Amino acid sequence: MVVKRRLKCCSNGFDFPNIPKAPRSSRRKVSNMGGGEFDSEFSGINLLASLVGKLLDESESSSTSAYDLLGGEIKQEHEHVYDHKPCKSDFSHQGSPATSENTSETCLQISSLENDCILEQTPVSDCKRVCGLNPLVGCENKKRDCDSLVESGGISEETCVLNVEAINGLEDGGLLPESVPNGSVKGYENHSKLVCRDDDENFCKYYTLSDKCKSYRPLTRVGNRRTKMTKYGRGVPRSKCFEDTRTDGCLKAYHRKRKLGYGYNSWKHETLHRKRRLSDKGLVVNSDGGLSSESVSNSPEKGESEVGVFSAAIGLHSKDSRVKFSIKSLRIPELFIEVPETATVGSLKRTVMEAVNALIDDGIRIGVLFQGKKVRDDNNTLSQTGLSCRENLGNLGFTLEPAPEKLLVPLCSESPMIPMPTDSTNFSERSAASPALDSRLSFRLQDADHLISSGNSVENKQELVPYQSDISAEEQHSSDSRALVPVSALGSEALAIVPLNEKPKRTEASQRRTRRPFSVTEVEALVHAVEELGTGRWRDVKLRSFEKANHRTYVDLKDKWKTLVHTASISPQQRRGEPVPQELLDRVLAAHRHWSQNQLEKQNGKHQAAATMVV
DNA sequence: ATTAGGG
DNA sequence: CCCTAAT
Repeated sequence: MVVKRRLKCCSNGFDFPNIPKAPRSSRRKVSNMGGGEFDSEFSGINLLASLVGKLLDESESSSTSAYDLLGGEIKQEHEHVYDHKPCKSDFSHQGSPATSENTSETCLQISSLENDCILEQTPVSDCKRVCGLNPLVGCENKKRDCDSLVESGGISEETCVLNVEAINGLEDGGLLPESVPNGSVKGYENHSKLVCRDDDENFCKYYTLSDKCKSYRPLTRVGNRRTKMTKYGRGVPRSKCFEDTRTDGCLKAYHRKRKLGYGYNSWKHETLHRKRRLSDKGLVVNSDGGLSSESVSNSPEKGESEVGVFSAAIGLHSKDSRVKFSIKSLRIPELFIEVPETATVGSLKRTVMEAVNALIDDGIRIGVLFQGKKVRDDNNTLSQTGLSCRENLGNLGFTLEPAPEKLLVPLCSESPMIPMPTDSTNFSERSAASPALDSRLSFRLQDADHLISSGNSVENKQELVPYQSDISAEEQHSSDSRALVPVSALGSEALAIVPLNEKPKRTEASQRRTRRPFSVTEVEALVHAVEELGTGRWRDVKLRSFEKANHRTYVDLKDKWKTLVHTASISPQQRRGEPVPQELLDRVLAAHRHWSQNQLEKQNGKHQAAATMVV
């Protein structure tokens, strides 16, 4: 699959080895966007410059500057413009000790990826599909993907540009993670941060890698889940839950990350942190109760919301004439990235890569705008849509949009209460943060749907609806039901169109459970039970020793035993978390030996019995 | 619904 | 802790 291949290519530290940089003109173009208003001291520039300087210091031999690395222009934004930006938390206003050099972070806003890609297609839907992911992920394979579409000589140079905007910096105390309780920031040094937000800004998702896992969900959901647990069982099977592409995407990104080698039980390092926007003022409540301020204001972006610089060559009048598109740039949903000053170039690369990957995994789709209106019917041909002559093509635009979430907004938009820890363990989990990992990522989607291409308003009889930045119920319905159209109704041509949302992904409601480490007491009980019952009767173990512990399923117990056995067999130095008394571990090993021996004998017995039967 | 094992 | 396959 295309995406996979790309990710693989890029997995080595976001290397785009063969990507020619964009021509200066191209880079500058974006940088000039609104840049003229800011003519004072460019603190943001300075910040980034210092970052670049440090980065270069770290790798003197490298001839690559961060500038080249990002292939983009640094856009200075006056401080007040982003005074309300989500990158900055309230903590910085509260005079928290965030001014330490170590905690200063650079927040980069990546607002667009540029590329040149010529498409030559006919049906609107095909066009969408081809554009799909290519502009997002590097360009080393873009040519391959577009080759069949590229007009000979149509493109002289391949480009891939990240336009980077320096948003905020040290000057006011650095940027703090939103979720740091008590203003403590020590554990967050040298971390990258990435926040992702839905286009409707209802949610912020905040992904970190640490030893904690928190997911915020309305209590009603928790209740539901609980009530659906059977006496010994686990929750509702995932497959029965609502699906959330975005979450899944982010999780996937982490799976990749984890595979880089965090060792045994690496899931322990995963944290998924979800924040809920509380008001239009941008208050965000973290699951630990912390507040941070975010802004909903996107005024700066609104003005320059042109999606795709777009040029089109005509097709003609005959039936099979081709329509050629050259997409100069596709604006991606904003990416906000924070990295510490001391970040290496490599980590910066990886951070951006993670952001882009997460963006893709979340499910991105392409929207087509024609004369400022969203073209909703994917099955119409271009000519049917009125896109067959030069003038009209000039009014065509593409948008990158987050994949629509299904059915979960109503579930979570009610009950804007401040989440309370479900038990005391949560706090201790949090405070026991292990800063083991050096990279925290998240990204935010913002206003992905607000991009409109300009054009004169020509009336069109085709199925165009006013373009709104909301994902209406109608659209959801239509897109969902479209997936249900019987094959026979689609026709052979349509069959070639791969639905973008073919594989349903994980949902909001099916968030990973919060981690609840076993106490020594619990371990004791578990060991005792296993000693008596053996390792193959987890239901009985649950019944015997964890009857009232509703949050411990027999699977949990089995898993815990697994880790106990592992823990017992490694050196004490390698153990983590609350230490388990050696005495218990010894019993674990003993019981493990005993019961596995037992199992062997059983099997042997069976085999022997079978053998004798045969004989 | 449980169990077993990989991720 | 999650996911799945196999009972």
